Amino acid sequence: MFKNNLAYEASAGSGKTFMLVVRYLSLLFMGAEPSKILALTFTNKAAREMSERIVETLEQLESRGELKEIAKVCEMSEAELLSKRDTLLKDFLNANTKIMTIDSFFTKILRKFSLYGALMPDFSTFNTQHEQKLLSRFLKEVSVANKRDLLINLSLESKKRVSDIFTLLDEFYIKKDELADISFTQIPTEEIKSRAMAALADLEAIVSRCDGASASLKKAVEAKSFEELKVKSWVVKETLEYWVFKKCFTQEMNRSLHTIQTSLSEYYKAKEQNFFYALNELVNIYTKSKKALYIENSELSFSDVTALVYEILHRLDDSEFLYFRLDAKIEHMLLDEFQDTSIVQYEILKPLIEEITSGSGIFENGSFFFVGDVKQSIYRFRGGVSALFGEVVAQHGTEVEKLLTNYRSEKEVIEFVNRTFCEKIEGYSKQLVREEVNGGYVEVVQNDELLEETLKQVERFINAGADLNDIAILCATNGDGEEIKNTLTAANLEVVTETTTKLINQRNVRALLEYLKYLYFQEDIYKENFFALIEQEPRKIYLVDLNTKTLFEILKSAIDSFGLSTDDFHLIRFLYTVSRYEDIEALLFEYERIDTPAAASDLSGVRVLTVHKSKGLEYKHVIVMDRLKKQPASRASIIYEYDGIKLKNTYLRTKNRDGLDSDYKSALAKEEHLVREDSLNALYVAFTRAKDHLIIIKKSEKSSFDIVELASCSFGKLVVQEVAKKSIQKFELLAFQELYYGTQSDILALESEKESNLKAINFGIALHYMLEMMARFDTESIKSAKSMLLNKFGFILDVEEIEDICNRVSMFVNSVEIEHLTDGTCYREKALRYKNTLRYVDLLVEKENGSFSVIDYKSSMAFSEHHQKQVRYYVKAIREITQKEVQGFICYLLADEVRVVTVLPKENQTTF
DNA sequence: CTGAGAAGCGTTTTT
DNA sequence: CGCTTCTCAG
Repeated sequence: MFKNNLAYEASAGSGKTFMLVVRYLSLLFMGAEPSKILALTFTNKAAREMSERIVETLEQLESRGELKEIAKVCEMSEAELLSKRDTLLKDFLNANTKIMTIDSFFTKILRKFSLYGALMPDFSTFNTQHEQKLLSRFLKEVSVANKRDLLINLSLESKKRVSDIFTLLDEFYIKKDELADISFTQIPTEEIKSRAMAALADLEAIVSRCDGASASLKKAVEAKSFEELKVKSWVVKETLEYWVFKKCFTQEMNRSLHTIQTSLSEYYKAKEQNFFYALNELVNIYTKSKKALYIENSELSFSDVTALVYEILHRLDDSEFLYFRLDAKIEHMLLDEFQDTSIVQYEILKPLIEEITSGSGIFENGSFFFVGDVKQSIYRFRGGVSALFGEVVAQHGTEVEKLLTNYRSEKEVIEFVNRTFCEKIEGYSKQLVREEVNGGYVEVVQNDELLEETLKQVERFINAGADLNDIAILCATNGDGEEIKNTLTAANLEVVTETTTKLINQRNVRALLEYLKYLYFQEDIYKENFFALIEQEPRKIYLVDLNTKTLFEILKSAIDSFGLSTDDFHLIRFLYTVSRYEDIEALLFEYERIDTPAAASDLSGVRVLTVHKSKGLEYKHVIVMDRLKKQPASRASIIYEYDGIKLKNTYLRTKNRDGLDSDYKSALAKEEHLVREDSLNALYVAFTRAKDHLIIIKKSEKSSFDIVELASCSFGKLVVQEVAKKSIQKFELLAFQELYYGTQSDILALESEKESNLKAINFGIALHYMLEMMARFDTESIKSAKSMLLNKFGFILDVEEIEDICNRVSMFVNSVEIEHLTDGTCYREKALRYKNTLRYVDLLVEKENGSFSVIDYKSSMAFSEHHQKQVRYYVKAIREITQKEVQGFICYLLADEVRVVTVLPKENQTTF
């Protein structure tokens, strides 16, 4: 039976995606229009997977498990469903579907309403705003508003740098609406301080009267200022009848102590209020500067988008108008990973949900559905509040069903997870093992040489016959991921890193940036940084004329003269990245924002990723590695105290304050409980990624597994089932789909990383670049394209390689076959939007008869099977979009010939 | 053996 | 900047 208002509490591996697809398809089968179904996920990957899985399920409906389930939900016969299938599939593919991430949905709304926000609709989104510009803008606005003293005091009093205050301002900016009900008042501190100092004087007097007072005691009660007093260790003790005080102890001493404690408590409260008061005042200016800046640059961060959408929707009380602008009224809502939704995000969706759920009966007013698992909520730092799930269920009277059967893992893994977490996670329901599984293997290994042990375990899997692509190593941080990658690479193992370490954080790249800073600012500190980073003795650096040389030349010669490795992948990628910058200033003031990843997805190898990244994924063999470094202390300076999803109060984190202020103490305890819950959830996510085998590598001290009290143990047997290695190709395709932004040459730069030969990579990129730059495919265009090629790649490539490229291009334009092929309207580097992904087609030709040809250039015959798949995908996409005849070709521009291969459709091709 | 204060070390997770 | 380790007094 179909339920209008339903939520699934879906533990890991319990078939969440399956249920989402069933729900979505059931809606379609019951007559809902695809454009009126809003399905929101958290990652682009999840959104893509969902659309793809819907198509795949429809296509293979007769043999899919979903069929039975849909029949049950819709109360229709399987035959009836199958008869409707073709029409539904066609409608779905042609519809303006709304399966996307919550952030893209908000961005979409904002684009429609951009003029309300004084924005141009073509604004772009970034994860970081331009900090330098924002800072200077903010400072200017602060002084215009005559609030400089406020800022300076805030900074001085809290002993925080302006940049830290910036972070806090941003927090308040994001939570602006939640904070609306909380007021802050300024409280003077002078009187409080002098009261404390007076009590200290009493104490000093008592001590001076005591004969047996030790030097330590005298020193202990000596404080010239309140600042010195408040850092004394004894001020938080319950009584002074201890340590060196004991000798001279009287009850009178404790009376002074308590006076000091009360004053201190009041003092911290006052400081906190003053801090928040000032922050609150400044946040308005901050918001104003941000707005001015994003209007100017047409560039918004994700949080700007969310904040602005919230603001606009609340200014707008005509919901009809909203739907009008959204192209269609949303009648059905499906939310994935609901536990990660932030309060503001929910507040934006809330009116829509209310509208949908206010009616009754099937489809009268639409339907509401969400899935989530509080145990997997690990995004508190991003604004996620785990109480939201329960709260929403209560607010909208949603019926909750628990999905308890685990369809992912083997018996031993499920049972291990149940045993580990049932006592630890509140309200944990044990996952059920499905009947047909009874294998699996779990081991907890204790070894302080984490990297060595991890390598050993990877080798163990390989020796047992495991496919490299089925092994995943989960780690805590991106940095740990880099380390393990290096260890495995050094042991000649192929590694696919899915970490998000930025290129500019790589050691050698940092070094070069310091070098450039030295050249530009000529401050010795940069020189020293540079030599420290490259681990060489500091020596003289000869200055370079920054006006006559390009950035590329400067860096290239630095790499040579300081003997930095010329085949360091990061350096090459950096050189390629900097070539976009016009001059050194442009780079030095912008480089923080370069978010080129240090390493991109490779195609085959052991997967290395953070636990956070692994969410929603599964692997046959999982190794969870302890953190290499110690856990960083939680240092968020503002504690937000929630009651359910309502922000009740805010506190300023202050050392020792918990001993003096009970409200603060309970807020802090709550916060610590949530932090603990978060790390527990992270472990739950990590352990439940495993299908067959789970190996946990633990260090003996300060292990992140300590909260679940793991000891060395092993359960079950490690048995790797031999499977045909067909999975590799699927990974290749998926990996390729991820590369959807930037120019064609950027994509190639990423794609080609599987080729170990860097020369070949650069060669391929350069060849593509030249073809992109050809105005027309004739001999005349070669000349100008060549000069553009030289401009951009002259430094990387040899003279012979340049000649080789020109020769290949010349053969290409002179080929009769190509002339035929390109006869028609040519679209170069055509962006192709298909199922929420954007890719670039090298060359798309529209023939006179209205049909299309897709042409992809390649410089070598290697990986040709992969190329075929890729082009086949383009063909399929363009065919669906245009509804026209489409043919695919791969054009191999080889050294001695141009070879055109027609790409034929393949039988039983899997959709993805 | 205990506690205070100085000195030293390392510093996430992401749409 | 805040926690951990070290050092010294008692």
